[in-house]
Amino acid sequence: MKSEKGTHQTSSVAKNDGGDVVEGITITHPDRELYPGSGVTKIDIASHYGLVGDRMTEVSGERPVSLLRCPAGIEGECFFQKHAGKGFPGELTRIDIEEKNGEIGEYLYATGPEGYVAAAQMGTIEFHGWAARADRLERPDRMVFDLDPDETLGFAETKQAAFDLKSLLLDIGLEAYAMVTGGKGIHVVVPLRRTVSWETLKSFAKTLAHLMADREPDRFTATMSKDKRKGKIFIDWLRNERGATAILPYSVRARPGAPIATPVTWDELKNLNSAAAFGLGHMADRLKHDDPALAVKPQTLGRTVIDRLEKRVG
DNA sequence: GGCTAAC
DNA sequence: GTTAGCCAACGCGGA
DNA sequence: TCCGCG
Ligand SMILES: [Mn+2]
Ligand SMILES: [Mn+2]
Repeated sequence: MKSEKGTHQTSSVAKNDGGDVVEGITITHPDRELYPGSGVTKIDIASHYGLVGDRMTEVSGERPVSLLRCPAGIEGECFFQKHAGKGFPGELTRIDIEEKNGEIGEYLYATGPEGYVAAAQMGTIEFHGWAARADRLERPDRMVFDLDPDETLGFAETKQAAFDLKSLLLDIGLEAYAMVTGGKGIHVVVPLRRTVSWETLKSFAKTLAHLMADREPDRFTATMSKDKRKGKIFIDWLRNERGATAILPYSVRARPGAPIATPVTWDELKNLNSAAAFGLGHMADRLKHDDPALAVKPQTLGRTVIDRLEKRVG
């Protein structure tokens, strides 16, 4: 998306001495091209997060995040950051989290648009979130299956996998929504009531992924190793672990064209021909409609559902 | 992008 | 004054 | 136990 100054079809951009101001945050080097070729600039990214920030907050809530930062653009050095560290803007809230090794790490989460915009000023492009919210870190609130197609496969096969997974989930009593990730994959997500442990969630997701793979070993695999994935779709269930993250809805991706991870209705998905179908210019319109991610209510990963899965495993 | 430690 | 380094990390599963 | 992986 080209950024003719002042024509962003995004949130309002004001001016001050240091640069442009979005959501009260000064964006330095607003015209720096972060995406050489497609002409997407830093102010485009910051304005995007100003625009979708409320929706992100509605959909994801206050969830610890890892940031993918590319201060010099996507062709420069990019790095992940999950700890707060010095000099990180106060618009992002800090929370102490005990890590597996027993140490305490200071993590970050956004409480509103300013958080996302402030991170964008720091060169953040992508936001990856935990499967739990900050106020109850030991009770995950979603289950995600990350469908990763081998590069020989097309989007049609990935879509079919998403629909098949959706059916299996419905069959055991769970409703899911879909999100195209902006890369090649699709996330199939089940919002959860916060009743179960990480252990229960992980084992459920693992069992279900292996059930899919056992039923159709030519199409699916539930193991990560590269050479078992040839020509297949890897059903990545490992996102359902304490500390693991998945790309957040409405995060921009640090890939050519600045695609955006976008929740879609199952009906919409039928007619899509790419997981990178959405970009900065699509968001204003999408925000006018109900969010597909919010249309699915949190469900209980309880005995009924677990028993039904066990029964199908045999 | 911004902080810190080292020249 | 300038610069180079830092900025995630953990469990899976194959070998 | 080590390594590649996300
Ligand atoms: Mn993926
Ligand atoms: Mn994956």
